[in-house]
Amino acid sequence: MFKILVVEDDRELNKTVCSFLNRSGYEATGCLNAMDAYDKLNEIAFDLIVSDIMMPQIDGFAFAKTVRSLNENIPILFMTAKDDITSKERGFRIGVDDYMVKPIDLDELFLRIGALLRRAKIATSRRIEIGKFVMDADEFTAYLDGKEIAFTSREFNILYKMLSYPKKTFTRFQLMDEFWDADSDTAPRAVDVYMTKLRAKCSACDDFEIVTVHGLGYKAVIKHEK
Amino acid sequence: MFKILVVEDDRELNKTVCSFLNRSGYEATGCLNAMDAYDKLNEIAFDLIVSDIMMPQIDGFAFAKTVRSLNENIPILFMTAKDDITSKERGFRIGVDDYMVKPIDLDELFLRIGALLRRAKIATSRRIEIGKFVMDADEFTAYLDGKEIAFTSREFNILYKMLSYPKKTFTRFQLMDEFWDADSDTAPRAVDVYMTKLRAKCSACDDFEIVTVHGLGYKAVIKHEK
DNA sequence: GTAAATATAAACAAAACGTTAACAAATGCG
DNA sequence: CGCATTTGTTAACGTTTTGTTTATATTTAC
Repeated sequence: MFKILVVEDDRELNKTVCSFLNRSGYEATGCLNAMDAYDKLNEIAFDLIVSDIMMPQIDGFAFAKTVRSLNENIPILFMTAKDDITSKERGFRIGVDDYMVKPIDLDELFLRIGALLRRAKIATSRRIEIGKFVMDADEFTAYLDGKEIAFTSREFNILYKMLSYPKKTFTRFQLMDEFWDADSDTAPRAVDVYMTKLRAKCSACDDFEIVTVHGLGYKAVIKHEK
Repeated sequence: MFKILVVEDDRELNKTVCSFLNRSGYEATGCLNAMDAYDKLNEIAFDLIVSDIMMPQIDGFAFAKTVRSLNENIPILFMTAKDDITSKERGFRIGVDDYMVKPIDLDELFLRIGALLRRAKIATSRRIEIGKFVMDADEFTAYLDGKEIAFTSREFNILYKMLSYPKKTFTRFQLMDEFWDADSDTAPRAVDVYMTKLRAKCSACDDFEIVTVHGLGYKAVIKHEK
């Protein structure tokens, strides 16, 4: 399910938008100001941001600029009372993707969010993001909190597969079928060694865990916040 | 330069939009109906489409749907008199990216086009500049700090491709598919020799690096200063 | 408690890669 | 056309990286 962050200081509108999005099949989280939004962004990997411009302390422009500098990919939709072109220009130059003028037509908001997610997804389809851990299949690299973790290609492929199907148990046989040559006569215990290596390389990552399913095989389990 | 196709049956508006976009640094081509647009699309590789909805014979919905089925990536912006949500919904469901209601604010159109092109990650030019290293695909030349580096055409093409998709891993197969004759039976290791040559010729360049992805292929990684 | 399964480290084996140089093919030119 | 020059290919060998096995310790299930 797509996760959307709504930043809007008007409690009434914030609630209206969030509950509308939640009813529409998204998972919306509301924040009343930019500081709270930064905290939430560190906690949860959102897929899209809807933000007001006029807010106390940190305004939407400053907020969007910071977000863009940290993540150049996440779609941002501005929602504002200002209809003037200067304001729009400033927003678009920061890297905002869309702009809606209040009063917000919720149905249109829904449609515009759909279009942005569709477009953003084309660019991020071969990527797995779990908390601070990211695997990019095009780059063939993995990052934890922005820092690269070096995997051999087989390690990468195995982990990518397991994280693509979290909680699903893979038997040694299944993994060897997929990641070893068909005619390889490698002992199935070689898989154990890979699990040890993966665990060691991911030891600094709290976001998931490779769990042994005794007598069967292994699975990746995504940990949720405490 | 970005090429934009404008499909609008109102001659006046068509001309206004095209000349505005041409003055704004784009290369706009106008069409008065969908059939002409299909022809133009076959001729020229456009980067974005601006289309009216209400047009004689084939309307914007049908046009956008056909375009989308052929190319799921090209951004489409609808420009229409209809403000009703049903019409918008229909457009967005087809895969339209943005929607503007007439009368069109040209400055806003310009901003929205910019945002869509950025989001669609369409390459800005035929020139790559990475620090002091420059490749110009039109001139077919490369410079480091103003001094020309001589590449053979295959070397140039491979490097240009790799630098166009920084960090993306290319397998030997992919590279041979693209830069060798289809029926060539050259050994894949020939690619290694090219990488050695490229590395040697770019050894004075600190701005990027050709990285081996063991067991897979190669990628160009842009180095960032601290 | 015991046997089977798993974890881990380290030694060893295999595969992939980097580089060079010799040779072949294509290109340019008088 | 024939010669010189450039560009491309292959093969060989040393080096690096990755993969496998083995031995021993630890954990799990009953």
